[in-house]
Amino acid sequence: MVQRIFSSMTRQKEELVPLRPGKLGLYVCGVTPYDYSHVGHARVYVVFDTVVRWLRRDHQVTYVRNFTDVEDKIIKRAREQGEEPLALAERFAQAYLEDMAALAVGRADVEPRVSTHMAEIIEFVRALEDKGFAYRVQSATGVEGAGFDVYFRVRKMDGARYLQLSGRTLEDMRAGARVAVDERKDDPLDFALWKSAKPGEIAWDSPWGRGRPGWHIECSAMSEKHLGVSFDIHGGGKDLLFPHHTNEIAQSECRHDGAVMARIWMHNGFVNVEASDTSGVDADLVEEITDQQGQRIKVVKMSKSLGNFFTIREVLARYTPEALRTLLLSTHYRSPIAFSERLVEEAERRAQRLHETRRRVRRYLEKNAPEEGPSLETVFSRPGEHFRPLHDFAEAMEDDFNTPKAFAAQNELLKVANLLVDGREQELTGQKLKPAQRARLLTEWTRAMEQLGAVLGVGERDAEGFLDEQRALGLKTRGVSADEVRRLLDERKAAKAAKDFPRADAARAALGKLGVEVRDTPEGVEWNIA
RNA sequence: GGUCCCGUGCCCGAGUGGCUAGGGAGCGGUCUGCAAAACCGUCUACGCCGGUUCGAUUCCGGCCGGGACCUCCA
Repeated sequence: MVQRIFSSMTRQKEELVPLRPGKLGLYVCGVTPYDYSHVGHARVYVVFDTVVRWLRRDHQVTYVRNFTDVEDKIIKRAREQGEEPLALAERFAQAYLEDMAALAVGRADVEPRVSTHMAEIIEFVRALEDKGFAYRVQSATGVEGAGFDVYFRVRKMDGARYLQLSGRTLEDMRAGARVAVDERKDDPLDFALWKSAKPGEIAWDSPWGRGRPGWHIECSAMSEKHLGVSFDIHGGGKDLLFPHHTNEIAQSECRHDGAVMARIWMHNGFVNVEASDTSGVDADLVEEITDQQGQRIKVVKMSKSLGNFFTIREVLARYTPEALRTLLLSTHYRSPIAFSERLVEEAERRAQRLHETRRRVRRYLEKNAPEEGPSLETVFSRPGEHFRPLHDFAEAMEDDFNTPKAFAAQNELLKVANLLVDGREQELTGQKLKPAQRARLLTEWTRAMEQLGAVLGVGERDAEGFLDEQRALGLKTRGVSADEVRRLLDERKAAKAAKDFPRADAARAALGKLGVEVRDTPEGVEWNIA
């Protein structure tokens, strides 16, 4: 197989050739834990979780995902809350891990923190200083004996290489400069490697006095420590292209005389959080704001109650994790996604279909034992149309992780499973099968679905549990009591038993008003949130 | 202002120089005490104007519209 990945560095799809055969080193920029994570964060880590799940099929992957637990925003927030910065960072790091676990995002192999890598960071800065890529300036804190700030000297590096990742030129940068220049820097493009501490700020001793690392240096130091000077893939959100990743490259490659830091740079697109649905809303009511994370969002005035949610936990209070994960993977990772209530609800319906089909299959297999027979591919292939969803799925993933296409393969599987369970495969194949043959096919189907689920992270858990959770969330969101639903279901059951169909229909109508849809099945009465 | 990206059917969303993914919603059908689910069918699209080509939604140019980055940001 040939794995192709779009690299932001070359702006084209590159063949993945591991530095060490069979092994892959992957570094993804983690969060700065100063608040709860939002759906934008969810996208990054769901995307790279899926990437890692896929790559692990053929490679021994070392996945590194850091926590930036020493950072200006943390210090500021900690001061506001009267909390120790590291304690606050740890608190939100744990919250992040909880959110990720809910979304079936696995732990990274290494989750390094800035606070525990200070020696490596200081050594890194010193090495750059030794090579003339860094210079110190007197601290601007105005405190006597405050030490130095250390900056990276961008001009000493090849300008084209410096900006290669960003796709810009030095002229573009200077022409577009919108930031007041710090007079102490040699060049406006120079960036901080080490920042002197103000009194009372969290700080570490260093050759430049008490201070803390600049924003970019930690990833250079930590990726090197855990993956080596050069590694295979470096990922993160598109917003990190410049300056963060640009500066990481500058630091790492200048320290190591031009050795390539990461061979492939992956960047995922944004999530644009919208109000529930601004279509049909008077344009004057739509307003663009910037939230506390700097996220630009459109909100509809006066409709906050309709659901202007941003954090992962707010979303998961109303929708299933699989719906969110489905939504986030339904668009190719490099394209932007609009996030709205309407779209999560659509994803919820898709997740529901997936699990209901899985449940039907499981029940069928409980009642029917398989016997030898033809495979899914032979039964469902038609002239000019090969039915080989696993092959299609692999092809999609190999082509720059095309998850929308992967879902298409999954949908093909759902369709044939439902045909088989209904005993209607003849409609598609012109061939009638015995139950035992169907059971054989559905056994094969189950294994195929497990393979897809293990990569996409949807359809892994037991279907019954998912559907229970989905119903519970639906009731909660609508403010409907489970007891009331239970009472009406009992009422309808009694009426049906008495063949009092008008009364049964009245109960159905009452349930319908609550948003509950009732379904009679051979297994008994089931219900869903419409 | 500079750089870059995008514009697909009611909606979301893949993709391709000719063979027209997939999903959600709507409608019709099969099934069902009623209904739902499921399956089948249907709505058959590629912003506009030129150019290249036997042929363009797909390549090139222009225009219109939307977005991102240049500053903290996943």
